[in-house]
Amino acid sequence: MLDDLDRTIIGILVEDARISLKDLANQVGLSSPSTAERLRRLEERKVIRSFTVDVDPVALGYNLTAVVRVRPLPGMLHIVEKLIQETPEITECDKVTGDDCFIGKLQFRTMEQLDMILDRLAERAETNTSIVKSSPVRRRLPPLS
Amino acid sequence: MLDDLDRTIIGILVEDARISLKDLANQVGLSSPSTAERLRRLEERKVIRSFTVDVDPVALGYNLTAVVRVRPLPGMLHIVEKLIQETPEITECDKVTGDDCFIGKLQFRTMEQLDMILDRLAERAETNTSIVKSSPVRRRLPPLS
DNA sequence: ATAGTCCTGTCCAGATCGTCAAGCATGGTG
DNA sequence: CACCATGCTTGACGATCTGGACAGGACTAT
Repeated sequence: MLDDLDRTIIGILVEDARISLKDLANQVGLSSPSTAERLRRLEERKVIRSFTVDVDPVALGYNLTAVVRVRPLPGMLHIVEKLIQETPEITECDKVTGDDCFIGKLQFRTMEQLDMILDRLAERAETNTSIVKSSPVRRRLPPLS
Repeated sequence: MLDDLDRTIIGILVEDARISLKDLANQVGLSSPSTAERLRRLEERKVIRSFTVDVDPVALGYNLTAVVRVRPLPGMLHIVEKLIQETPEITECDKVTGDDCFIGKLQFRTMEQLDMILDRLAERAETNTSIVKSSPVRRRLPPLS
């Protein structure tokens, strides 16, 4: 399904998605056309979902991050899910097993803003909020093996 | 600090980091050299931390994801932090305020593997694990305004 | 065995792109 | 008013990408 060359390509692109095809080809030991073809197929197969940039939220003015656990009140699950999706400051959210139904990450600028966002949720769910103090593990890939 | 053109550039690159400089320049309404210069400075200022790819973990064989909350036993905080960093299946982890000290995301293939990883942590911390069922909000940027 | 086919690779050439230098417009400042 | 700094454009050249033609190896059916 995914051979060593594909894994090498992915490994390189995770570090630098804007590398030229030529340099990428040199590093994997193929010609550029074949590398281009592999790239095309990795995209086609949705192994690579997208090429993107990692932007520092602080540079956008979001100095604070919180992890919010959300447990909708009875009957409120779908409304709460929609509410979460429509809150743009929630930059990722998973639906999980266990007491909490959703766990999401929230980017914000001030405590007032956090308060406002949580207030909107509080009408329809119990929430539990933890402020992020640091990130011992910054987003990375699991082993490619 | 960051003007409209910069935000436009970021917005476009988040969607497609491999867009050619020329196309990017056309979309923002500048010449390629000025666009290249802005790009260079966005990187230099670390607004853009890196260009990367979004890889589907399932394509790498990681069919399952869990969110793990970790509360180290007394005196174990630093050891636990190190242990988390050295567990490659933990693909992100934040240190947070509140009862839990760490909240991390774990990619794994089988329940046996999950069990093994959690067992290692369990010697030094209480853990609380939620399996991810779906992701109502896939990683996105907060508003650029 | 061998012929056919598919897959994945290479090489080459025309088309496209990135980068550099030079020069112009704008706005702030002595 | 002159000067400088900043940020833009243009044009040219070298580098890169892309599509087509072709080669070799693995698999299959005759």
